[in-house]
Amino acid sequence: MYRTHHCGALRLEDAGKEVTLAGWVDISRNLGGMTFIDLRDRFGITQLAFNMEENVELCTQARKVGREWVLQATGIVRERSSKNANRATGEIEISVTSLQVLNSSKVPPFTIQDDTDGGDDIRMKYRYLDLRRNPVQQNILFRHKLAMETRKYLSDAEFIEVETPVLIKSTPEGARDFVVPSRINAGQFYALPQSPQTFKQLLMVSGFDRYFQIVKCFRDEDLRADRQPEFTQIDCEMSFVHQEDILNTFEGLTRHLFQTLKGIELLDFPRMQYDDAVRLYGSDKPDLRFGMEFKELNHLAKGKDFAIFDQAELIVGICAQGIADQFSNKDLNEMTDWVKRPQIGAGGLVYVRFNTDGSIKSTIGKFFSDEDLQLWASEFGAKAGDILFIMSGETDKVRKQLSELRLELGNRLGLRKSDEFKPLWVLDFPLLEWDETTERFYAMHHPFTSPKKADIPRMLNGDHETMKSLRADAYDLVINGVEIGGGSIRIHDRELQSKNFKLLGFTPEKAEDQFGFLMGAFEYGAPPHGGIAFGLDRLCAVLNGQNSIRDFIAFPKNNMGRDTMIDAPSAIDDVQLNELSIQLDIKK
RNA sequence: GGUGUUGUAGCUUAGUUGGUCUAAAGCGCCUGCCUGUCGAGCAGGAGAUCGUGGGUUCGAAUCCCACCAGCACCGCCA
Repeated sequence: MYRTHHCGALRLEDAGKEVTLAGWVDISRNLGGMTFIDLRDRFGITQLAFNMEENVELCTQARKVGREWVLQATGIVRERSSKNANRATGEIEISVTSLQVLNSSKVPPFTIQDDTDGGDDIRMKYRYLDLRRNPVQQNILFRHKLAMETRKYLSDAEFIEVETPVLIKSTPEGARDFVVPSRINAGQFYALPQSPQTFKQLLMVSGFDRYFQIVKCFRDEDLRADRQPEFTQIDCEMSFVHQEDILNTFEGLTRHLFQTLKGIELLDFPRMQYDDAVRLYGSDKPDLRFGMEFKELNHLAKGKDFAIFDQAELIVGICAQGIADQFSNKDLNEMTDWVKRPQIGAGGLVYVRFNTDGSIKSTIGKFFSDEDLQLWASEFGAKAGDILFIMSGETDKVRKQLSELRLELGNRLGLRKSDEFKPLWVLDFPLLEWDETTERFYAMHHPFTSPKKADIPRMLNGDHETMKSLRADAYDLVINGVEIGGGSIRIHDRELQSKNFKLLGFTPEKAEDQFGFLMGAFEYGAPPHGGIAFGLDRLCAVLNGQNSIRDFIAFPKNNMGRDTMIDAPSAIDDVQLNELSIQLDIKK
């Protein structure tokens, strides 16, 4: 054994014991006659003390060690004469009697401390050093606990964890696949799973009843702060359940995780129709930490000779309460510029300021009398001191733009508090999504999603417009405006599944080729079933009030999908290419 | 594919309208002093062709162009 205790273990009651510790030199302080070394491991920091009067040779040796050297020290635990209240072990120190250097270290490229001076670039290149830092270790530890609590909760609820294959078959639907060439089957490729979707459905057919897996998923799409090419899902499927059973089960899991990991008792999990979410917040993942619901103004704002409104499909606005005094004209112009940026792409922004002195100031005063604007105010329930922000245009676009503005205002006004958590179930997503460019329907969730029972007759013999209006038994869990997870009740009937594939533009042959195994399975007594998957990385980030999932992944990839530490992806040898029967044709 | 933004000692930054910039500071590093430090202190020192390549200019860290890299976003992500 290299040690008797770890570096966070010893307390005043251990005084007098002979102990051996091992760890890294966090920092050393050479005071001349005395030298102190802070010895660090995952569990904490313990001070080693050396004294010239007690042992010249040992103290001289201690003076020579540098940061991040690996030491083993034996000595007696003793009470400190001057204590450090900021540290759990701050009442004691080790009076060292023997010191072994287990390994020396180069000076690290950035200092291993909580507030490191290293930028993202260098931290990623030396991720193994970044991972020595306490805040990052805490994140990884948090992730571990979340995974453990998830397993505990689901296992207690009769779910069993089953591993599904990573080398599977490519399908054209959905995200781009990562593919893996097969050496033995020249010219053929496996795909890495975007999710274990079909396998978990097959496990239901097999009678496992409740399945879960904490599993890597792979999608070859562009990255974001909250998107990695490989990410982890808490993937689940249940047999003999309705939507209600699934929502309750995973509401329970979510409560359990908040309770055990954060000590937070979540209040209610409100539910909202997808249509309402889009109408009231312009988003299928509204942040409910603050209000600012949309109000539509077509009936009040049209017919007043303001051409932009008269021509608009939708005129819609939000009310920011009590900010008239703190928002100057300059701020308002800034907001206008903000929504006009290419990323938002709005034509402009109309505002109505209800000043605290009772006067009304707006950008459209020429077209609307104060009486008109008072009608707007009562629509919003606006009072003196409030400002209305109004946008207009094509319905879908303007809702999206106003949603962005709402979130930005929430940020600027400090309404999106990182220690507040507002979960929301968004229900009844559309079954299909029409794509203008390819002129076909795509499954909004995935091709196995069941339409709502009431919509099945319409699905079987409806026209094009009817198809657009079909609702699915599909649901998302949203927390603080972040999509934590989603799922659906699945189709378990071969006929209905065939019809769905047909709507999605699959020929019977193509459907058979791609998903014949699943439809075949449905002919052998498939139970009604449904499931859900949570994004584990996002859940970690949201629970910690953070936006980026990268710090909850031990070895993440950068914006370009590169791992800068191991320098992947990389070219491979011609020999390897030959074995795989692959020739490169790289376009410049 | 597109937009924005950043790139200056090991690290984090400052650097005005181009001119004592022969590039500054803090941290880190090295040396010395120092017996109760814990962000130790004090004194001294080393360390940068300013992302790369062009261009403008008498003169470029600074202006222009291209490229490279990081970050954020749009498209994309059933």
